[in-house]
Amino acid sequence: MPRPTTTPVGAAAATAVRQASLREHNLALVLRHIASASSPPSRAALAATTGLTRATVSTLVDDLITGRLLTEVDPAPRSGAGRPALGLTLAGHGPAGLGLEVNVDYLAACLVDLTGAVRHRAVRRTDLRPVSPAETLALVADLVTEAAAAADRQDLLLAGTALAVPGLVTAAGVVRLAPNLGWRDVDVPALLGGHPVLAGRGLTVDNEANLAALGELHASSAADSGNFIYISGEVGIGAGIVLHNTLFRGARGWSGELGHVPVHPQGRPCRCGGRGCLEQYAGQEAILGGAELTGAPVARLVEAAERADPAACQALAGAADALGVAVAGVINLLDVDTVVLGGIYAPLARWLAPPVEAAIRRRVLTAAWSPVTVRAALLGGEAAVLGAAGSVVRAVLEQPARWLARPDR
Amino acid sequence: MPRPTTTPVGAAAATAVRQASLREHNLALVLRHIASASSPPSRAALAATTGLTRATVSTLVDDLITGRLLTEVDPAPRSGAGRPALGLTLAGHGPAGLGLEVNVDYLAACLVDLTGAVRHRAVRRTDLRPVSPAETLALVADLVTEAAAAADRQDLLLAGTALAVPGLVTAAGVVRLAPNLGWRDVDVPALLGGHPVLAGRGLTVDNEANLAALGELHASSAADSGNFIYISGEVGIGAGIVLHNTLFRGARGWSGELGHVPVHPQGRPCRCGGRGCLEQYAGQEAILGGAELTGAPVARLVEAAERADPAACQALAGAADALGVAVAGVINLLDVDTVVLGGIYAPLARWLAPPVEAAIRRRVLTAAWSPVTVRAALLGGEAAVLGAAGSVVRAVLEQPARWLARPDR
DNA sequence: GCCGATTTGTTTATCGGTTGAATTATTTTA
DNA sequence: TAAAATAATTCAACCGATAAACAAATCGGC
Repeated sequence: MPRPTTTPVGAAAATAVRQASLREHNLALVLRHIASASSPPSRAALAATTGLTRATVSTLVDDLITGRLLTEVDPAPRSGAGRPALGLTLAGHGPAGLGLEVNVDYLAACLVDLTGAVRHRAVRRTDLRPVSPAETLALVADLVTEAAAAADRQDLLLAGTALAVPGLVTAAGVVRLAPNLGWRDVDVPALLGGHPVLAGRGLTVDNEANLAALGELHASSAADSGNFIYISGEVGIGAGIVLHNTLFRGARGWSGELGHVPVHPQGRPCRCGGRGCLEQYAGQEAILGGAELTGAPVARLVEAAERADPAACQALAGAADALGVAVAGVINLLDVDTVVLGGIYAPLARWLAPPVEAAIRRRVLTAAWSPVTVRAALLGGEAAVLGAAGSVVRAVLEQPARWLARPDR
Repeated sequence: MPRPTTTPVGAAAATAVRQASLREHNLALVLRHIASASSPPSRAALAATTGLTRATVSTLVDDLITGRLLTEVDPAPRSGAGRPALGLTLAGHGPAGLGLEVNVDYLAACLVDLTGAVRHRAVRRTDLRPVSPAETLALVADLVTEAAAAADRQDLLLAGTALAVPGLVTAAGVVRLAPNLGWRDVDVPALLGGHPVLAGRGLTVDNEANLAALGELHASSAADSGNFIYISGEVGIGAGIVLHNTLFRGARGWSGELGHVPVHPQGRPCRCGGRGCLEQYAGQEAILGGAELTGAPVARLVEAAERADPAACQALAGAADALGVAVAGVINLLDVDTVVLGGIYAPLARWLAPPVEAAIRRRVLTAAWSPVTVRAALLGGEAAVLGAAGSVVRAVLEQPARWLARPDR
């Protein structure tokens, strides 16, 4: 009983398919199976699960091994007769992704290899609000050179770079608006793309919540259903929406502005020009202010909540209430099964998750037969950098042919 | 500067690709180009636009013609030298889609051919609330036999059937809940799938707003960007979300419950158990009640609004206000560029659209540089049936190979 | 009215990638 | 030590797309 299909037919996109595309697809298919397998599969096992012939799998695997995407590992201890199988795993000494993050009070970088292992990390804590975009990106460039050296030492090839920014980013990598950094129309590729390590190797710029959601997707992986909304609570509130294991970017790339969803239509005015935006009730400043901890670090709020401080509890209850309203709207609309609380919400999840869950049960029509879980993010403050690096790795895994064709490999 | 790709990698889906899939893809490619062309293209023109060879296009087109999906038309009056080209268009005498609709006070059916022309329509007006699901579907079965006869007379082949229902529908076609019809857990395929005309030929059941959105997508086609939210105002309020020319169904298939998005969190209790749901402020009953026209047809409200009746105007303003809040939330989240007002909102769009647009400008962060249009639906009350039939046609156009392989062709 | 230029559509040899069967390789079991 | 079992590779065959040559149908110039 198939549903009407949902592939676009209108704006005739898509291109012709030649036999080469066939190979591209099957390379990706094999790699995907290896990446998501619980233990290193053999060529024969891959043939069985993918539906390809053993012969075909062999040639595909050969290409992937010479491209340094796979390595053969010793046969797993087996039972029964027959020639032992060689296991195949993602190569630890192949391409790696460089993740970068610019945030209000720190810069971060990390290197992640194909297996998902973090091979290098670096953080610089500074208040970047008074620093100009160009100067900030010069500091980032230092992190890049450092990371490139680390990659070299560890026999890793830099496959690409992704930068997380707390703001709205165009598809071309221009930061349209990052209110808390004070950035407006900053052309990151122009300022950073000239770096010798980055040049020609692909630099992606994306919203911090989007990349953090990708990080969370990577981390949770097989367990979850791959449908969740990652809510990044910081000074502002962003959201990364993941549907069917895929980051959803919205029609024009500006999805997930959860902070400005109205929750009290006639309520407090917001700096965006609207009234009663979520940010005014559940943003970092609103919560800390309500808890009489304006300007304090979030850890202080956690302490206060732990000793059941009335102001803190009330502030958290208010935030949870507002969050519940916004999240209920989201779920009525998008029907995700999990809400991940990230950023400052992660350490506060103990107090936020239960009331938000209750609000969902109360306000979501379908909640009765398709329950929704609210939980803290698995990754802490590193979610965005890790997600950034992971997005590069993921791109290689999804389009191995593109990697194999690269001259600088 | 490519964004991180967004194809799923987690749950290893996708299957092996053999040369046959190649052909399937290219058949669809050619057909898509013909469907979206402004005038009947020649084989040579198709080769140029698709990137395939003229030879390949020829063989593909041959298959499509013998499958009754295409017909050759006389050469368009040309200029210049050379052998005149034969134009190719979608066949008017090939497969056709049957659309059905069950609603609170009527049943409807229609036949749409590949070109999008409506070849048959039928409507039965009755109050179906007191009628049992089985009896209702028996009435629908009559419409089906009638439509099948019409298809026969006009040399059309029934490719499939889609039924629109104002409620929540599972992927298997079971109506979980249709509050205004009084349906709960009605297994439509079991009750209707046995019909001789339908058996084995594919019966799809879907939410009315979803199919209406598809209808609207079909109707607007090339002009629009293919990103909109279709809001179906009836007793309840549903929404069909179209992103990149694709109907978005949500993680589990229950997206678009706009009627229960909270707009006044502490407001009126709703029958869903929540408080302040949009439906309580912009649903048909709320508006008519506010206009002191409880139970009257919507046309009366339009009249009242036209003579600037104060109660009517106030009711409409209140509804627009609530709609604006909900829609602003949607756009902050999904970033669509168009809002289509359907159902009872279509005739009321004159009064609703401007305030909703104003609310968006005020409340949506990105509205400044990516404007949003609010407009009335192009199709009237027939949107859902037409969309249902269109969804069948679309399925054939998207997967011609599947149609060509059908034994009953 | 004929001939070359031009464009369309088909034919034919070739190529690339997958398949299936046969072959080789390496282990366990009898 | 032989037989059975499983893994991986080799090779002819197949299928769909390609490129180039060829046939068909029109226009323009003389």
